[in-house]
Amino acid sequence: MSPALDRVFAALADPTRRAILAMLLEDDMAVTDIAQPFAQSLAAISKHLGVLVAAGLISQERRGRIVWCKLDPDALRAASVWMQGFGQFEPVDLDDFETFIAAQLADLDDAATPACDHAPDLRAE
Amino acid sequence: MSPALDRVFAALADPTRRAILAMLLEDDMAVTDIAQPFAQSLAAISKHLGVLVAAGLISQERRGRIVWCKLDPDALRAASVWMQGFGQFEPVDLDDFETFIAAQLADLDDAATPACDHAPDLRAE
DNA sequence: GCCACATTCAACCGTTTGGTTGACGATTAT
DNA sequence: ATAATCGTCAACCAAACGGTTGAATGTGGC
Repeated sequence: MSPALDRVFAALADPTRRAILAMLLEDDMAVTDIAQPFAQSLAAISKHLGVLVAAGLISQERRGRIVWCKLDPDALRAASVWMQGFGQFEPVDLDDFETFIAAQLADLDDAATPACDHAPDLRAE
Repeated sequence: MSPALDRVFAALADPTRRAILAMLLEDDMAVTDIAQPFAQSLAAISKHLGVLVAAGLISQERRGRIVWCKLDPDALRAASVWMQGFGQFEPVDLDDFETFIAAQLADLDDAATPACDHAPDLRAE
């Protein structure tokens, strides 16, 4: 089968993990920093990161005692290619990108908000 | 959150369902015909189709006693747009499409082969 | 009317998933 | 040395998933 594709899509199916990817789109981050806005334990986030690593969507590099996570878009590109096969190869236009950004922020909102008693505002900038 | 996106990616995470989508790429099909090459019960395929419908990836239209399934690429396009956001908007070229087709056939192979004691050869055409 | 066919429903089962808590090994700071 | 911090591991839990079987429903053909 295509276990790689299985893992990529399964990884993308969780809003928390998509939100993590969106954060990493801005910059590389340490595990604790990634976990900070979420209303979940650090261990839970660590598991999510493990799923993303297994899917090839991010890579981790330990430097000292902190583990840096960076986006690794190759796996995502492969999955994107797969999907384009069904989309009649229409290019992505900027209108679509606007909706992409909107969905992105909504995702961050919903994945992170429950923890936002004292969380920073990721949405406004 | 983005339950729509959740459902789309979760639906795509299963090789059987991706294989079904690939079949429907060729033509609309009845449920029984879809189920035929798989080593799974009809009820299982019916469930898979339910997942695909819930994700908006296919639509079903009952005509007489048979239910026709057709591809509905809108949801897929939305997900594709989401993914392109991480892929730096690189256009899909034809080389990539070749690998897409290859993966497609491999998927069909692996999802369907277990049943192929007496199944037709979907791969050769 | 009756039988065969196409599809779904319902109940069940084992495995995976997403989360928790608490203990633990590394690393840095005091 | 000791303490605090970073991250993972292990055990556990409830819920969802992917599959099965068997009964039920709806439709078409004879």
